[in-house]
Amino acid sequence: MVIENVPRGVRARVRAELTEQIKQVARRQLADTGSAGLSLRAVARELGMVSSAVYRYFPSREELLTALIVDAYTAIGEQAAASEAAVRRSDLAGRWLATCRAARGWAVEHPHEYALIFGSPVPGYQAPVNTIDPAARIPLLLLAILTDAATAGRGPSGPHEPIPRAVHPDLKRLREQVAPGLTDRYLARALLAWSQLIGLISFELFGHLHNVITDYAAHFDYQMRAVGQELGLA
Amino acid sequence: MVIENVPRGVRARVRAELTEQIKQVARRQLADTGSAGLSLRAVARELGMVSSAVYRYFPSREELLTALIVDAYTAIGEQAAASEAAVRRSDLAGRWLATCRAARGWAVEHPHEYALIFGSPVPGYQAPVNTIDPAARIPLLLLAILTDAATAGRGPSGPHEPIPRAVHPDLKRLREQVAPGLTDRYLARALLAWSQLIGLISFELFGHLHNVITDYAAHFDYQMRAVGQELGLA
DNA sequence: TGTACATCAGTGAACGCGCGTTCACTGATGTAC
DNA sequence: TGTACATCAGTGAACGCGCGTTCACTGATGTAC
Repeated sequence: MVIENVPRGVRARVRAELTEQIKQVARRQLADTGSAGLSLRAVARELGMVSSAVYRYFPSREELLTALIVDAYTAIGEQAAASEAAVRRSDLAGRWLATCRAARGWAVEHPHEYALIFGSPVPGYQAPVNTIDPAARIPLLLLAILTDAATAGRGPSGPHEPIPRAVHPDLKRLREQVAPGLTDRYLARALLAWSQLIGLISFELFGHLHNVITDYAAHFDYQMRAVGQELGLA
Repeated sequence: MVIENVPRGVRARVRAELTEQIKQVARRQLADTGSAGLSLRAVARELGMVSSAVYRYFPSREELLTALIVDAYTAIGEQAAASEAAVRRSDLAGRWLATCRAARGWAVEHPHEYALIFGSPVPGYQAPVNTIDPAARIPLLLLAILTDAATAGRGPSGPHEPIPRAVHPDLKRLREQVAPGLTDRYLARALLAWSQLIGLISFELFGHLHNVITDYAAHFDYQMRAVGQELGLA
């Protein structure tokens, strides 16, 4: 069995370290320039390398960007998963809130990496398939919570809007792929909750609550608690 | 009385036209490059001007960006306001849905301008004050609908989460400034609805519903209808 | 254990490109008398 | 109505800069016998 992340020789270890350093510097530079302005030359300069040397580690600017995107999805997903895992399984509302808080916490600490994955798409950049799995982490977490809720006899609260026929196949496919225990209505509500979570974080980080909300954390908590109630978790 | 938008001389009229053309070309180029890549030289080239000539119309790249941002906020706001105005006043849910559909419609037709205002902030760009008013258009529309709803004895549905003390002053200020007739709870619900609307549009346009939803319009309609119900409009 | 060879990291120069902004200028359009 | 002057739009060259990527190369590290 080959363990990819524990390289054998000295060369391989140094290589892994430098690869990590390049990404680290690149992440820092995202703050100054945004993803569109991320520059291999600037990264190399900061590391004291010649620009062409970076090509030993990443074959192109785009591949470096992809690595940063995958890392960002993984980091926010791991943080959310770890926080959620620390909550008592039967405390459904607590698990949802922990997930939300962890996601927001990571976003506030890494606003430029957050913007990289949840902001405007980079023009001309096509997300490769290997971003899909890390990107699905938080939604899957939410679906797991709702599945437990459904098992406990809970479900979305409030009145019922009929689900349009056109949306049915999508929800069916979704259920078959990732959440066999959920009704259409609950699945749709999950999608909305997921977009609410990211939507509210984006509103905060992208400045749309400027001069409106001052205590962002308290406001976020309140709103996500309310969403939790509407999800039938409380 | 001086009417600013109806210039007197030939020179002034030509000037206004060219200013408009520059913005139009710039808008088109946003699609290829994104806001960070918007280039005065490229715009000038496409118009058959020399690059320095553009400086007669916009003193810097940043001012051109600002103009595009203001225009985008204005356009999406106008479209939403026009659609909302066409609905019978007493049809509260219809007014909300018309607002949502118009916003999404504009966004789908102008995805890059939408990204300019609701995507990641442009690094190093500081939004000037004159973007505030146009940006407030849709939220004010929503508040007007909710004020009518409150007058008609309606209010947010579902259970009640206590509002944290830290959020109180913000809601109070908001009420005093823009919505004297709304309770804290209704105001907070309005903020969430506003972020839900933009959050869901962003999810669609930024690719987060890729491979999940196929009929975006139907799904959006359903979700915004549900939000309307939770707002107590149905 | 020692040696020959292959692999690899990093160098430095180069290619070809685009950018924002400034400036002195020409020539056309508007204005005041 | 005609003329002198001021205003303004657009030109073309220049400054100084940064970018991604390629390529032939040197020298160090690893590997096989």
